[in-house]
Amino acid sequence: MGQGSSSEAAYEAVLEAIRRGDYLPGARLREEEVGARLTLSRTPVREAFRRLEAEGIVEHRPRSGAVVRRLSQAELVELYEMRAVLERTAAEMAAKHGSAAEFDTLADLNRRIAGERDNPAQAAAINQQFHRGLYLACRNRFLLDAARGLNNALLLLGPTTFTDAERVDTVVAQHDAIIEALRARDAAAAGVAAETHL
Amino acid sequence: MGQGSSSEAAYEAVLEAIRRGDYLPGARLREEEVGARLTLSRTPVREAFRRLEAEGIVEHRPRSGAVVRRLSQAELVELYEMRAVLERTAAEMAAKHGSAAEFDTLADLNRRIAGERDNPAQAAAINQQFHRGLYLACRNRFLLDAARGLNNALLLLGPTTFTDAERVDTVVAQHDAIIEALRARDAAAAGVAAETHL
DNA sequence: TTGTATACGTTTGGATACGAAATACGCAGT
DNA sequence: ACTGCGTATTTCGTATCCAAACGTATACAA
Repeated sequence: MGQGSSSEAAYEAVLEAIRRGDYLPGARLREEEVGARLTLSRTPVREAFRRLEAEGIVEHRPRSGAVVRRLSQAELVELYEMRAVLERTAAEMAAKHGSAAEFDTLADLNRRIAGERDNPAQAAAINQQFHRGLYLACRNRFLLDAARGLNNALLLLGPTTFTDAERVDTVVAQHDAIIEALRARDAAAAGVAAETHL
Repeated sequence: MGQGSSSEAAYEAVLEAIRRGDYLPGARLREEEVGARLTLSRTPVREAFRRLEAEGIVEHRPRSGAVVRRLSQAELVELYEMRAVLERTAAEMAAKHGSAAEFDTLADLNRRIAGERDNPAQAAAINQQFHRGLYLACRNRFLLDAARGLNNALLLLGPTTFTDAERVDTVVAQHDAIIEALRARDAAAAGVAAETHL
């Protein structure tokens, strides 16, 4: 496995389990059960739960334990609203601080998304990388962290994939618009393009 | 003390200690020592450390323990940049979703800041409340969380207070500008006012 | 039948003890 | 002053233990 600590391993494992849909929102996470699955004692599992709690993935109910957070309709709206803001900001900052090489990498990723036009799951995976690349290019660790947290919260809504090939096309076109603005170092245009991309 | 769990108490206590300058950046946090200070065992202390780690306040070095994070010059710039973005966003959203009562509360707080003109420490404390009120008025839990995290990171730079009475005056004036824009429901103006306020 | 109270089992919260591994520190020698 | 070694300290994780609290099921009363 990884070379990290056990508690980190537990954190990753639980997150992955949630991502897989193994634990749905509202599901209870019992310390012993999770520990048994990973051949770990309760201690590192509890630490993992605390971290998940800090990131808002899990809710800690006083004497009842940890349950996968369930997002209300209002929170969902707020989540998307916040995500749009961060995406816009990332694009603006990337236009200022990003390197040409990074823009090339983004363009490359976008071509690969277009190539996986008929494979929605794979296209979605590369799409994640594209957005991650955008956040990396903006050169702001705090924005990166905030975006990572939001994305984790977003996976509470279930696996995200593209509905159809046509949807992929529009996304690729929007990505191209962003890249174009980045290369022109036009922060405002990049921000708008990223925000309309939603 | 509070009615929360011990690990939460440990979290608050360590945060408060850092705020007081008891632990400076680079300082080592030993589990036993902190536990002894709070009459707690290592278990809840470790959980508190994990949470502090998740929020970026503390760095976890593999077999060495937790040390208070030291911000590089570059990170400091990024931190302020991000803070400005969140502040602007909060003002924009507050202009849309905030209630008149909340704006009144902000105005009240601002008057109290002006009243503590000759007491920089107290003025700074109320100033914190003002900004927190702004984040609350924007009705976005995720923005609120992100701002809370940034503020915690900000306290790594030592106690924040006002340099002199004159500085208080300009801050109060800028707050007034924000409040005016909020009451006019002018999101753009509120955003700009909040950003210039820095 | 419905509602309330009580008793029980399960799970978390936390303390403590223990072993292993790795780091930090001090001390010697050059 | 620098290098190398040995010891001490500290963390990481396990295992066990106890108390408190929550949920559930059962028993009782209206």
